[in-house]
Amino acid sequence: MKNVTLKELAAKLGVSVSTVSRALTDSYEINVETKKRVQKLAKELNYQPNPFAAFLRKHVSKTIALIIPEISNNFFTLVIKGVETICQEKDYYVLIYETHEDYLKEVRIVNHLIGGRVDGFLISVNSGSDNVDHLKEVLNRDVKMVMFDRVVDDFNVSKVYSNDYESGFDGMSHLVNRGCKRILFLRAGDNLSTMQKREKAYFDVLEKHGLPIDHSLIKSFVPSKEVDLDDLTKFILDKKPDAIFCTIERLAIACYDICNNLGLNIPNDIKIITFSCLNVARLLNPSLSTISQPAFEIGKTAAKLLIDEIEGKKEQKEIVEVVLASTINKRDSTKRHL
Amino acid sequence: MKNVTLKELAAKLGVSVSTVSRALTDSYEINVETKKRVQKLAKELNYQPNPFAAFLRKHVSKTIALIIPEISNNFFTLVIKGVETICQEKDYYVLIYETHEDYLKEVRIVNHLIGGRVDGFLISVNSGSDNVDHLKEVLNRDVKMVMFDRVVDDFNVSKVYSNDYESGFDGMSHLVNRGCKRILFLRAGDNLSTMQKREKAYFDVLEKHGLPIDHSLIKSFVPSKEVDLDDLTKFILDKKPDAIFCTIERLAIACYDICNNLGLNIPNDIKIITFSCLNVARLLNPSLSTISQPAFEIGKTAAKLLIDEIEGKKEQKEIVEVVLASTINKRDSTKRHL
DNA sequence: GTGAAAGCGCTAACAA
DNA sequence: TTGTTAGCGCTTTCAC
Repeated sequence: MKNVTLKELAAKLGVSVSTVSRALTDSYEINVETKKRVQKLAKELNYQPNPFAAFLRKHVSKTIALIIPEISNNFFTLVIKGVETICQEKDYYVLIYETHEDYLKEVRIVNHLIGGRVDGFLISVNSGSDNVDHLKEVLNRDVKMVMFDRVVDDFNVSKVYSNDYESGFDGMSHLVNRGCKRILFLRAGDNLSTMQKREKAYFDVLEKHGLPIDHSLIKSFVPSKEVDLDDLTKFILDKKPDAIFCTIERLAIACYDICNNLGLNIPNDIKIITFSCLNVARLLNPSLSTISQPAFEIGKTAAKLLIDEIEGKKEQKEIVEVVLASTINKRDSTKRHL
Repeated sequence: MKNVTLKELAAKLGVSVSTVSRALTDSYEINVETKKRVQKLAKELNYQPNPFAAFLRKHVSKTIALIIPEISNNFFTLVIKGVETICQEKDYYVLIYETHEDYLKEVRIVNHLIGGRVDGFLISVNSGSDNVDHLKEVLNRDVKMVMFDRVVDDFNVSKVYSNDYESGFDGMSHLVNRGCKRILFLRAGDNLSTMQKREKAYFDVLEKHGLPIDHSLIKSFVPSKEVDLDDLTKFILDKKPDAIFCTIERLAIACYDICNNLGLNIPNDIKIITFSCLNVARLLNPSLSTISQPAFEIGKTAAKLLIDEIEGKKEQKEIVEVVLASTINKRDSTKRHL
């Protein structure tokens, strides 16, 4: 069976297509009786308007896209939840696109979207490249954009992110206050705005406490890629740190596995803290100290900003930057002595 | 700036719209020179075809939907990954919809989809209701459907799921072999196909080993809803089990928290095993024994089946049921004595 | 209060 | 090889 169309409804009812259309949008100019008849039949046949046709006329799809590096990541999972919460309220549909940290994939997705598939999109940029020409192109089009978490500086759009510098500073200070002096800094995605702030915090805390700054204690990883355990094991054995500051959860997990393999006790031999939204962090062995970003709130806020912009008047286009605070959870992995 | 259209390209080049259209689809009947000119300008202006308009003509959107109960669940996260892997290959777009276990939401989503937004969809049904009229309706439409994991019996569509009975049986046998006699069974979503199989396995193992069957040791929960810790704590204190068989990860997490609160040692006082795709299960305190469903494979297989059906001839519509095996990971939470 | 008709951007059958 | 035209399903202006 073909899907039911307005035309079919009209034929069956002996009225015109436009009457049916108006009746279904509950237009005031339609006779109550007609309206009832139309709505009754529409319900019976389970008429569903074709969103493509509607879009073509109205140029409004009531759909937004969410572009993220990867979905299997607690942070982004929570962001999605936040976005969906708002979109449910406002009656928008959400399309989720994954870039897998691939610059070219991001370009393709963004280009596809400016074709007019969505009214706007939220993006957390990939770590594959600094090139943002594809995003600049968006500014010229009818598609709205809001950036979150991994944002691009000097870009004239609204942004939502967390206080990476401050929370990184707190996390590092916590380690130093616990007596750590030789702290590894494991980065992921060197060119990301978030990463650079976390790194600055690392150096600033060391400096503030008069601790030696050793650039060889820093190691870079590719986000959303499997961690090379052998390589990291060698690095740890070589550097003999008393603590590790991880910028993403995956690195902390790898460190746990490695410490288990090496028979290193956390926190006695080595302390670990990480940026992470892992909800079972408290149940790990030992419980993991985390800096948790307000992912759910970030999603909600970004979605709100985007929808406001989509529905708002163009002239009042107002660029906003919202910074939300992370929470630091001090647990056993950074205890003084267990 | 408005988005670039075929018409604009045609005007700029002094050719007709259809020529441009054909040149861009690389039609053989277009002069090579013209083709080059068109493609050059299209690239310069970053022309992106409007997918809505294309769909309206072709009735093919190269898009499928994925309907799941919730996204923040490791199982579904992996399913998504599998689906995306296939869709990337075959050049399909994926739309993700969450039902949050809400029957009405599922009805709304399905109805929306049969309007023609997608070529087909994958669904893991919600636990809110046994009513499947909205799904029956799909069979009459031009939209294809494949069910996965939580499937509906006696429904004439392809299905992909895991061997819940067998793996449940193995999990339960493992507990019994470890000497457990008083085993709680924590269910989630009573009317789900998966749950019923897991429950049958529970009873069959008890029976096989001549252990007493006590229906009061079974407790139901609502999936994807916060677990009521007080309630579950009372239940555990009341029943004094020597093991808990959890049908979903969330319940196992709750049990860990409760045991910690009560000072019960896992596995000495109480053993725990659960269905779960949690990737840090091995790092928990104690490491958690799991039955892991092949989520990634399920997603891949389901997506393949769906796309085959979409692209295949109608006459050969072939209904398939694929059953994939789960893996059992025996860890410290079910050790004989730690 | 209702209908006729135009047009959104694209594809494809038919003409030239 | 290229142009003309109709039409996908819907909304909306204009006419009655």
